[in-house]
Amino acid sequence: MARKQTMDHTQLLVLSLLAGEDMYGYQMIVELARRSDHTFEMKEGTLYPVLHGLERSGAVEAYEQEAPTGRVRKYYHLTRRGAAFLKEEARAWQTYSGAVNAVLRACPALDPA
Amino acid sequence: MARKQTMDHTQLLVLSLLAGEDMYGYQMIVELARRSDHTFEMKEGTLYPVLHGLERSGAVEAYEQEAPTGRVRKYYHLTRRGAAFLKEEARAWQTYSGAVNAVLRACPALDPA
DNA sequence: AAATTATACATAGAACCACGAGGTATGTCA
DNA sequence: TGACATACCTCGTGGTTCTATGTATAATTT
Repeated sequence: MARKQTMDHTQLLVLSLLAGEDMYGYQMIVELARRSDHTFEMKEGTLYPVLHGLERSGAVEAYEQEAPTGRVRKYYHLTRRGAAFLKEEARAWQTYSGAVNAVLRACPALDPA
Repeated sequence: MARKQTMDHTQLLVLSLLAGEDMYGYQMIVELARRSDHTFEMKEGTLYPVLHGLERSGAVEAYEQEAPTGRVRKYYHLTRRGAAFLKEEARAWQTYSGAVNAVLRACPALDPA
């Protein structure tokens, strides 16, 4: 009966992070954890394939930039195409979560929760 | 870029349907579609394996009952154990959807949506 | 100075989950 | 009698995320 918190809607979250500013992978993981109050602890094994996929589909563009520390980081930038995709995904999330909530509201056992 | 509406959180939805009354499989599909304004059109290939899993884990119990038409239907009943599981899942959904919304709120590009 | 931790990127394999496609069968209506 | 809605079920596939692992550098601790 153990509950495993799967991410899902990963693309939506990743794109929404990049809507504010360009970020590099590691930063996105830390930021996502912070903004979600540590509900989401995305793994590298999840993030990087997603980023590469978004890059292939033209939603993001990557460029390298040296950090003050001397390390080279790979930043990702949201393209116009990616911004449009983000809006789509956000709308889909509204629909999806709204539908779940509607079903739950029809369930008497959960009101006093 | 096509958006595929995956169900996910299927167990939660199935359990919440059974919290109100006993139902049989086909009925659950119809009810879920109705309550979600047709956002969720669960497939038999999704529902029946889930129901069998819930039965194995003791969250639901099945019994057969003849319909007025003469057909025998398989009804599912939520057990006490299943009700507890439902509460857990509902809380997990609150946490999850709350976290997604928190991340989206931090995203400037989506406010005028 | 050495060891550990945090930073930073990446991939391959395993596991899970929902779906599509298909199968079986009965009741109803034209 | 043919079509359609009802009603149940399973198998194989594909997509998605995780675990595990690998590489490498900077910062911190011992």
